[in-house]
Amino acid sequence: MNMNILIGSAWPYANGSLHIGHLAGLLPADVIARYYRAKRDKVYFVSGSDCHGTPVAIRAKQENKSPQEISDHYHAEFCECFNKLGFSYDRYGKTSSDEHISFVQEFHRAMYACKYIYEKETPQPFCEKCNTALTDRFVVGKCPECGEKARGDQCDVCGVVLDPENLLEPLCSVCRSAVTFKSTKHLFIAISKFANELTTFVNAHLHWRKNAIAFSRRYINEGLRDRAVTRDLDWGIDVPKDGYEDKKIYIWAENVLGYLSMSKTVAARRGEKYDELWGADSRHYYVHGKDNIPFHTIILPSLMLANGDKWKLPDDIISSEYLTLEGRKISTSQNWAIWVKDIVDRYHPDSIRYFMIANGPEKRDTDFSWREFVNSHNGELLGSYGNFVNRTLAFVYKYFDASVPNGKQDSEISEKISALFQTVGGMIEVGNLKEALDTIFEFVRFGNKYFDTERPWQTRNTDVVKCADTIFNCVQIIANLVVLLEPFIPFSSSKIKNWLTIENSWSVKSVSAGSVIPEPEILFERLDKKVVDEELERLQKHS
RNA sequence: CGCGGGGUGGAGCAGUCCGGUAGCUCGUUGGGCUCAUAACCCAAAGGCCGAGGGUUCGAAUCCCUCCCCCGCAACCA
Repeated sequence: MNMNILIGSAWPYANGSLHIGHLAGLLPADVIARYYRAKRDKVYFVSGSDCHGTPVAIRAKQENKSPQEISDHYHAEFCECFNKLGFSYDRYGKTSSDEHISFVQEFHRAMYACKYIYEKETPQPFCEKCNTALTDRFVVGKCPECGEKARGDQCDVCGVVLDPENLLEPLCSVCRSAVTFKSTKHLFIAISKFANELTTFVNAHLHWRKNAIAFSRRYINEGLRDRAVTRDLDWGIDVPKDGYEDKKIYIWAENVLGYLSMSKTVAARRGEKYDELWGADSRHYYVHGKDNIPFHTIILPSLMLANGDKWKLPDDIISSEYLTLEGRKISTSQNWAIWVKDIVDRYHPDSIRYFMIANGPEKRDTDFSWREFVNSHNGELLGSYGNFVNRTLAFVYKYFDASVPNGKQDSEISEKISALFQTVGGMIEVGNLKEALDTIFEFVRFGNKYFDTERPWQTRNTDVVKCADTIFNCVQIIANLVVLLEPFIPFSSSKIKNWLTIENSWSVKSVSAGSVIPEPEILFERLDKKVVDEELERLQKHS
């Protein structure tokens, strides 16, 4: 049965480099995508760079460049990082591209006709000095309720939800000069009218991670306000409506539509019917960090509901907790961060992927420490897995003339293998990647144990038939491990797949006796423990 | 009473929703092996699962109270 699988990972914001925190939230998407492809489902794994919005415009002004230049620069950097890490996007685009813009405009045009979109005059905060309209969060002042410092959207001290015009002494958060207000009209989406639909929607998906349910419920209970879908900005997508020529579509009302626009591109390229992706035989995953939850469980569904009935609301929300770095919160301004572009060239991409999943912030915050990273690489990836592959294949190469010996398949091992495809697959489907990886590595350890117990280096001289059986079974174990591990560590898997000529489909594999293998090479180089100190020093120096 | 996350052997984590002998990796100690990248295998030590109370035949897990840690201006998943 071929399912249509949509996997959308969050769109990184194109005003700064990616760090390991971003990676922790996005990597699960690639694992899931690779798994479903191996299962032979139709996978639409899409994402892109989020290019519009005020922060990009501000940064552009600071650097004396155009917003387009800034966002294109980071877009290119993101593409390179994802590429080097093996992200298998079927389409990774950007919100400033024609394919996205025309899709969004068409989507909005249809949406404006519905009863949930209305026009309203509101006071628009404006900074004369910066000569720009300010979005709510860029206005700071005193809270009218408690008198403490507050932003234009909310007071963090007393928690009251605000509009910028309520603030006392409103200032521009960029230049700290006084804010003026101009009356302006905007299109609003009546999210408050979707309270029932959204509540039902969340309640129908209690399998989501508990942070997704908690954030969504809180948002529904407290923050379900109508939101403007247009803004007084220069940088963004033109509003497809007369009288809105000087305005742009607000960023959150278009970037989440990127999943739709990019998957449409993919469908067109493949000659598939786009509507089938949104039909019954489909499953849709949205993968991101916990701060992105409301955008995917509230905003995106609201836009879909307002647009019409052809869309399917999200099925699975794979929302990560946060990653700390050496025990401290990651901070880009203090440069307490590990930048993806820096590590992709220093370490094996599989090491990074392995560690980010094995130690990923799946259900709670976890810590990235260089000590643990080196440990995980040397101990688990290299010591357990790499070594098992190497000792087996080297044995074949040396003592069986590079040809897989004929042997009897051990029934216990066969059973373990077929069970693994079932259980690991099930775990990946529900987003329990840590558990899945752990389960596979349990089998890796079993392999080493089996090798040791059978002592082929001795039976080679005493009982050649038994020796051949052992090695034959070890090769079968490897062949299946390679497929099971491919979603997680695709680079090394692909190497071994070539040595043993294995097809990458999610089913039990066997390598026939007599298959000739090339001289096996080392999969993972050992990392010197001193890199821990080097990396820590690098981190301290720059922060 | 601001919000949220967390406190499990030396370190990093799982288990907590759906109570039933406390689990994994690393580290430590002792042993084995020598095919393999000083890799691998076996064994042992090490925990009153933050504290107190409650429910229960039985609680890391459910309920109540308390303590401590982390994040919550902005950048930021």
